[in-house]
Amino acid sequence: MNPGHRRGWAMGGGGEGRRARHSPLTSSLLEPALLILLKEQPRHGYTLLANLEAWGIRTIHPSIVYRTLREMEALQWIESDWETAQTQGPPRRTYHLTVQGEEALRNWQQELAKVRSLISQLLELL
Amino acid sequence: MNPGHRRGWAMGGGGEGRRARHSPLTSSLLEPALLILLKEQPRHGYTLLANLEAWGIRTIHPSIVYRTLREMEALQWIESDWETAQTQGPPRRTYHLTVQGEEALRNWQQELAKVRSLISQLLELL
DNA sequence: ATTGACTATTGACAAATAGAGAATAGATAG
DNA sequence: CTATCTATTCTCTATTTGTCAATAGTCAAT
Repeated sequence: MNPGHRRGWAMGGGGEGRRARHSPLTSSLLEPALLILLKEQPRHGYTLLANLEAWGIRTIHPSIVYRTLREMEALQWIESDWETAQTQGPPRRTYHLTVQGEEALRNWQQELAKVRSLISQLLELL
Repeated sequence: MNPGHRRGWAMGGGGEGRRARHSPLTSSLLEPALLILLKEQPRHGYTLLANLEAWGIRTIHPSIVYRTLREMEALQWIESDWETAQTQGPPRRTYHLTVQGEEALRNWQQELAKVRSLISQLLELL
């Protein structure tokens, strides 16, 4: 009855006590958003989390961000080292973009541009 | 090694003999795209398939489109009747938007606008 | 009548992805 | 010494996606 995830987001007149959810589109932007942030400078997961929030992406669960980072590392788009310096907490993993990550980002860039123009087309029809 | 689906789309320097794939973003646009087409006028799946192709969304498998339509019908965003008139093939199911579908579409409209501006922000950082 | 091409939709299965929550753990302020 | 903030990982389950095959009507040519 109450679809948990992507399909049927944009529900109408639904329950009152439901937490804010993000649309499928938002989660699709996570990967390029992280790459872009890491292109600017190396960062660690906790910071990236805050950066995403600052962009209004506050609905994505931390574990999903961390997982996505590990997956992108498996793809060799990013690499990480444990930060040796004193932190304000446990040791943290600093990610930075690789050459392959830069290429992936270029592909993402093209895709983002395409999608943006498709969205514009769609919105014009309304 | 070769991720089959969403994660790791935007692979760099990969295999030659690989079919074109769409990014996760593209599939996220399927739902609103269908709603928009159906708002304009009732259509059946096969036509919608062609409409999507005309928009450059040529990588989405027909069965996914049909499935999405059935799912949106389950959500009561759209309704369908079997077309009685003679067709150039087997009977076809004509979908039309419901009142709830119109509301879902309004929500989608806002989301599309938000996402478009987020994409613009992202692209500016590159 | 049979074949092939195009129209049209559905079903089932495997694989991938997402969501939530708990677990772990260091640092710091009170 | 404990509560809170920082920081990351793991596991379980639910949902979504991708793919392929199956079904089936129409039409044209043979």
